[in-house]
Amino acid sequence: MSLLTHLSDIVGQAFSDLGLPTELGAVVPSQRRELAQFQSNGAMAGAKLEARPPREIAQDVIDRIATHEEFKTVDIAGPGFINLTLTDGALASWAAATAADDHLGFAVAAEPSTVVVDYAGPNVAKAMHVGHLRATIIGDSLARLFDFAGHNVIRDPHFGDWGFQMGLLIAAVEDDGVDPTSITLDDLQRIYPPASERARQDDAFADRAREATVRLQQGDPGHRAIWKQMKSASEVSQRANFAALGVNFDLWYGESDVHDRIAPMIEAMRESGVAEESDGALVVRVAEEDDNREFPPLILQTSAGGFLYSTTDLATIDMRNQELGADLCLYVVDRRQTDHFVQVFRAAYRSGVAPQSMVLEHIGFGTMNGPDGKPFKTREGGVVRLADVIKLVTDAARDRLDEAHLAEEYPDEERDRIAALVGVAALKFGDLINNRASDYILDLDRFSSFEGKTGPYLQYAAVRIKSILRKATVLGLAPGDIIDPGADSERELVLELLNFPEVVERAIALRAPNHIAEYAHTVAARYNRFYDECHILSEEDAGRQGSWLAVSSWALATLSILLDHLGIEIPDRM
RNA sequence: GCCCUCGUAGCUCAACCGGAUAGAGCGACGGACUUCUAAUCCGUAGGUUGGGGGUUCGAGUCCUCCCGGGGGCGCCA
Repeated sequence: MSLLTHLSDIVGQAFSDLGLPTELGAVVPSQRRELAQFQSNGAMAGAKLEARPPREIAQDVIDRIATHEEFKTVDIAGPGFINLTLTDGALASWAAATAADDHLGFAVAAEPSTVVVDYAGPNVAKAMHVGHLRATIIGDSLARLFDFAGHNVIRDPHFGDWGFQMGLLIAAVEDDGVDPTSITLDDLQRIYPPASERARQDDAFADRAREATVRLQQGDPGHRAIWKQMKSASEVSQRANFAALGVNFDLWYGESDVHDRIAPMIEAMRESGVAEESDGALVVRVAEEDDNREFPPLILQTSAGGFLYSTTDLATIDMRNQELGADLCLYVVDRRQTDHFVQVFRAAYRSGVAPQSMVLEHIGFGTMNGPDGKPFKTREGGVVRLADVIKLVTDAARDRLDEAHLAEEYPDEERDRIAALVGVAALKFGDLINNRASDYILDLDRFSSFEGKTGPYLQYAAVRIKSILRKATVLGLAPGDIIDPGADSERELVLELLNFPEVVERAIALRAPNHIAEYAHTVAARYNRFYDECHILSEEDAGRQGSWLAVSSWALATLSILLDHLGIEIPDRM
């Protein structure tokens, strides 16, 4: 059990005894640390329910809990805040219990759900660029969090390989004259943007692309051969990017993998009357009565006979339900596609493709903009390749190692590995620290600066702890029992570490990795202050030294889990 | 035009679904390395949370209007 749950139970019981809702007793870390360690705000809400003065209710609650031996002080403040401070002894025993738990106080799900995380969404037509960074690492982080919480997580990149863009590429490749059997990603990169632009202006070309899409989807051998070559050329590059980021998937499905489900699905939808003809296309109406605006129907099949990503998305839901038994699907996709997912989810429930019990959720995120506040572009107007950004941060990390003369005894190969870990940490943290839903400005300088609130700052704190624990072992010292905190910085560290369960819970509930990132930074900062104030290895009191080693080890365990949730690895030295 | 979203310190961003005196980092200024890694630590300055009105004991957070940015709106993804 977590400390905050325990405290909430105590205060909640008091509220309940007074005839008020137990939930009013929720205890949270104090916002005024100089006044108390914890607070409960339920008395004010209770006052509303009972038409009694809040301070009076707070006093009644306090009368019932004040004698509890774990509390050092319990008092009223302001309009009716209940402020709580624990004895150092209580803190020490909660610290010991939490540190010994392999989930550090977090309660793992009693009944695991099957959770599909759909993220990254690499596209055959394009190399991954900085814009794909968010989808990839936010999704990866959420997958890691749900996994930690005890769920059965299935990660699927949902490769974009079946829509109109494929027909567009095939048509453009024919025009370009490049040999389709040896086509490379660079060819695709060169061909796609102008083709996409041309389709907008040249109706005849657009029709040809639509035709190619249909032929591909209907199994034309020539088209399938070109498609296969394009797809594998593209996948080589995507896999390299994922490897560099340390991101792995459980499945490697694309839109095309559900093609065989489309025909029967559409047939069933026709029969049930959910699907209907409109302007020559087959659509599903998704408007609902209390909409405050018009929702266009979802298009199942175009008038030319082709299938769009709406169609494959629906068929994918069918697959995730039938084959994977998914209880929850998280779609980590750009916020601009909100309307699309509203359409798809409504159509899925309306048609019965998704049972009502299956939860479909769009985890939208904001756009990554350049310093001018507009979508990020290079000076030449092109996109920045993800691989280039990774190289940039890795090189910067390597430079930093050299100029600071760090890890000099390590072989060059090992130093390169450290640089890669540090660079990627800077990149991931720099992104995940931002609120998922808001747009943000991509600042390459921030990604390649390793001071302050950055990924490397967190790694550095962890590395310091590792170093101390290593040296302690050499000196024959070992972590001992955690005793009463001997210094303010230590008490603050312990209090912070005890917040772990609720932070993880919140991050999962809000699907918000930035809460993990923020908390990890706070923990690292608390440790660094403790490190500065309390010199562990030279401490003469053996009991205190053993306790400090134990707290350090707990802090390392906490940081390790948090960084793992962010997809950041900790080197042994940096 | 309709709908969504954002506007917080010089800059980049937080703020645990309504709680106390709005927090970090960068940048600026001033300190701390013969001691466990200075990619660190300590301190100072910096705010009418775009603006007005409202609900509430209490509003950055909820409602409303205005201003400004971004996004979406039938066969692209």
